[in-house]
Amino acid sequence: MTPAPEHVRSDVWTALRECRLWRSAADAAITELARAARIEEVHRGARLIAEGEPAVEFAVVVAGRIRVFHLGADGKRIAFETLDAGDPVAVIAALAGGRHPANAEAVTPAILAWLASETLWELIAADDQVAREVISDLANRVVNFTGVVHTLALDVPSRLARYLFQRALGVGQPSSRGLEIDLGMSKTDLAEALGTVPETLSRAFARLRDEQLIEVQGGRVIILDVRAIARLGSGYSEG
Amino acid sequence: MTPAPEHVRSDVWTALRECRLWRSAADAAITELARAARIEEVHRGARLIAEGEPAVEFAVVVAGRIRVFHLGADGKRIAFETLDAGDPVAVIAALAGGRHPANAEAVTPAILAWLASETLWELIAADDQVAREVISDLANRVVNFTGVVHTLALDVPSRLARYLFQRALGVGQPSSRGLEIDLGMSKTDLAEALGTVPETLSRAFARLRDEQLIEVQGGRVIILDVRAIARLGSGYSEG
DNA sequence: TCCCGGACTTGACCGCAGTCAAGGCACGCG
DNA sequence: CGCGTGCCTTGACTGCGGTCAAGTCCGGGA
Repeated sequence: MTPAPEHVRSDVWTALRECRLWRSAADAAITELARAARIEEVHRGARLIAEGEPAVEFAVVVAGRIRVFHLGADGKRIAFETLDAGDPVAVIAALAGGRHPANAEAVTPAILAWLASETLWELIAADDQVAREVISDLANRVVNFTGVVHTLALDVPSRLARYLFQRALGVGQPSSRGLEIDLGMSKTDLAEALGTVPETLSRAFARLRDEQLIEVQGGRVIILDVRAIARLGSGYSEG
Repeated sequence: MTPAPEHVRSDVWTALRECRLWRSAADAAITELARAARIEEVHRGARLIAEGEPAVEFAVVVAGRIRVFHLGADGKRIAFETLDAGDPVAVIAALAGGRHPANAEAVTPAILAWLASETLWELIAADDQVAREVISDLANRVVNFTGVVHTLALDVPSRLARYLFQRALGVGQPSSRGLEIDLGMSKTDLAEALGTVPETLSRAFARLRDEQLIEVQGGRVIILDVRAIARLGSGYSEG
């Protein structure tokens, strides 16, 4: 990749360059974005976006990890997505033109590059290819949401199986007993990501273990019966 | 509105003209679409799209009503949306380029105008304003999906209250006792739309009635306490 | 007028999962 | 070495909601 020009922060430039919304944009346009961006550094736990606020800006994650979630009336959380460097934040509200539909907070110390919503529309208008990338991204988000809805309709062991299977597709390592994976987060965090609580997740692990489908050793899981896990995670038959 | 040219079906032309994805397209472009479209007439109950099929076409509803839903492993349905004349069908898969993420079936006899997925991309490339409309539509779909996820996290009486409130915003008529609305579908259908079954919906109606929040007379409901219904439907403070 | 079928309601039952409470286990610090 | 603090697990309880079964109401047809 082209290095950042000297007069902009290189971490900001790199994150913007990697953002999937405008892969096809020229380096000069990225530099312009980097110059226009308002850089914000936040501590762990900072609330970046509150549901219902009018959306006038969106951001790109420069460093750290952001979690996007919905807050139920009783304070219960529903996790939507986890964002890392290069991922766009709050772009939906920017494009839909209304209020933020969800909350975002930093789960690690983080740096964000904020841009005016209108900036994104200008990029789209200026470059057909960017329009295409934005449309693809949005369409894929909708597809992912249908998956989220699907998942929420399953019971917890099935949701867990689904997670294990999809994670195995990514980081699965064949081992002597089966396919070995690392959970990638604490079980408490996984419980939240699956829309449940640690106690129930623990029982779900126990049940899959009792049925000889998996073995659990701390944060590592060996999938003994991949077919059964895939089936439990509800007919995920695609590649 | 400009009438349809004589050499294309006027119902098809009208439905295409009203499609929200390309409001700004020229009449000539609509005529071209109408000519290119493959017209399909289906009976009530026909399955139009099956989840997992490769997406090579999308459609616009010319007449009738289409229901889009997800099918759980056990055959349980999750309703996503209901489409009428002028609404686009399966546009997500066309733009995401993969397989259909949901099923669609006709709930009444229906007529559809099918177009190649590539046709939509051509329209987008040819007209910046169309790109803008498509992006807005997609962004709003994502926002709506966050609402669906939110709703599924509520208990059934709250989901019902949410539906009643939103419907009241649309077709509510002030009456002597309160705001009167027509459910717009059978209670069995409403149960499915709310992700539950008739028995549970019936109990939810009974509970709201017992709490003096509504009165029910067949397919008509009088909302006695709009504030309470709005609050139950979970702090819907907008518009 | 009688009968039938479909929509809706009500009651009884039960399983899943969230909550509360009580432990077990590992790690780090004094 | 002992203790505290998270993280995880297990048990007991409860409430929501889906299922099964029965019963009511209403409109259409013979």
